[in-house]
This record gives sequence, C-alpha cells and structure tokens, in this order.
Amino acid sequence: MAPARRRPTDAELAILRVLWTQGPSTVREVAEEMGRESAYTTVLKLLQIMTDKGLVRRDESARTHVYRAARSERATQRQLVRDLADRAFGGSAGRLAMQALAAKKASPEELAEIRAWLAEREGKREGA
Amino acid sequence: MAPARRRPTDAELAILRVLWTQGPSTVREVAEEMGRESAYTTVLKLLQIMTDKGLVRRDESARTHVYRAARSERATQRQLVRDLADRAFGGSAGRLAMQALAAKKASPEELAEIRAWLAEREGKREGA
DNA sequence: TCCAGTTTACGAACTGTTTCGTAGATTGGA
DNA sequence: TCCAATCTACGAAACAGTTCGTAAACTGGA
Repeated sequence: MAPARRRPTDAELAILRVLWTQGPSTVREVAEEMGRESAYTTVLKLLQIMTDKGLVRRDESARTHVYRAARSERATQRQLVRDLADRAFGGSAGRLAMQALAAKKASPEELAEIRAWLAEREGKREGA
Repeated sequence: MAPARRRPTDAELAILRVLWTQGPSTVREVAEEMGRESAYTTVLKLLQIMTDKGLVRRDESARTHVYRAARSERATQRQLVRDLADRAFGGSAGRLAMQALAAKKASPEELAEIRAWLAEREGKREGA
C-alpha cells in the first residue's frame, strides 16, 4: 500500500516554501534564499532526505541537481490544515477557520475573498 | 526572560484534548479515556513532562495527583493556528481560513457562524 | 501488622529530526 | 595539465519526542 503521508517537518516546510516561491532550485539557491541560518550541507542533506520521502523531485541531468516540490503549495496546505483540524479541532475544519479569522486580523482582501466564497457556496446550496 | 512557547507535540495535544473535555483528571482517568493505546506509565511520563513545560498544572494535595490544562483550548488553538499560518501560509491567517473552508466541508452551522462573524465585522468597518 | 494494589519517579531504549564536518568526484580556467 | 572551486554523498553527533519497564512510596483493608 502507499506509504502513509506524514506531514512535512518544520525544516522541510521551510525548504518547500522556498521551492514554491522560487520555483525549481539548486541547493545553493535554496541555501542562499534561507539566509545564513543553516549551512549549505544542512540544506543539501535535508533535500536528500526529502527526495527519499518523496517530498521533492530531483533533476540529476546536470551535475548540479535541481530540486522542485513534489506537491503543490495548495495541496500541502490542505494536508496541514486537515491534520491540524484532526489534532486540535476535533476534525472540524470549520472551527479551525473560525479561529483563524479570530486569531489574527485578516486583510480586507482576504475577508472579501471569504465572503465571495461563502456567497458562491450559498448559491450552490440554494440550488440543491 | 520567559521561555519561548513551543507548540504542544502530538502526544501532548492528545492529552490536552482529554483534559479540556473531561476537566481536571488523574493519570488513570486520562489513560482510560485515551483507550488502551498507550500504557499508563506513558501517560504519566507525558504529564510529568508537560508539568515541567508548564502545559498542565498539577494538584498534589492528594496522593493521587490531579492534572488540569494550564491554558484554555481556545488559547491553544489560537497558538497553533498562528504557528501554522507562519510556517505554511506566509503568516496569513486569512489564507489559512480560506484553505480550511475549502479543505473539508464545513457544517451549515459553522458556515452560519462565519457569516455572522463577517457580518459583525462588516458593521464595525462601516462605522470607521 | 502485613500485603496486595495503586501511585509516582526515574531511567533507558528507540525513533525521528536537524545539524554539519569530511571526503571524494567533477568542472572550468590558468 | 593542474589547481581551486563547487558539488554530492555519507556518517555521526546532538537533540527532541515517545514508549514503557522497574523500583520505591504509599494506602486501605484483612
């Protein structure tokens, strides 16, 4: 069977964030982008481990390997949200959303987006 | 200075969930509630560690100690949401909320709550 | 009093994560 | 060709989290 998908660790997530925003990158590019907080070989090792785990894919055609995220930011965020909902909100993503809105001021744009989303959903619901 | 507050680990969160729903409890009560998945002494050890970390408080007045969560479910949820927003959503709790709504079907009640919350906020905004 | 049962304390093993040093391969330019 | 720079691979240490066995303290009832 497919291996259970564990959530990315903190260090892994930090790297994935770079890959999502910068696109496919070399070890050096990732390390550079992460500032001087972690040594080059630390980033390398992480990327190697992440390759084994299937979190990133590696293009070895050139001497300097190029890594890219195996799953989209979107999909990973979903996974993490689900996971947190299960662990701390009794599985209710709705309650999680509420807390998220209450926890930090969301920008007007975000609020508008959410309203739009709710409105669209409302429309569907009426149709049913 | 105050020690940095790390987020509760998985096992810790599982115990906190019991304490939040059952109220102050003994080791045995917690262990019982968690089913037979973890041995009694595992729960005990966790609660001892959590006491050191300040995640729970221990009443030692009786021979059998009674533990209670040090922080409310609400506050802990907020912390976890903030943390996840920082780690995976560029600090945007609003985007996290969006994903939460998209990730799993929220119940009609939850959606209504969110609408109400947004409406109230809308009112405040208009006043400004 | 004595014992069986319950409790806390402690330590140790095991797993997973993170860190980075060192070694060896490869490359391009002087 | 040779060297300096750059790269990957690997191992090991440091650390955190989780699990549970064992031991010792305490309690209440026979």
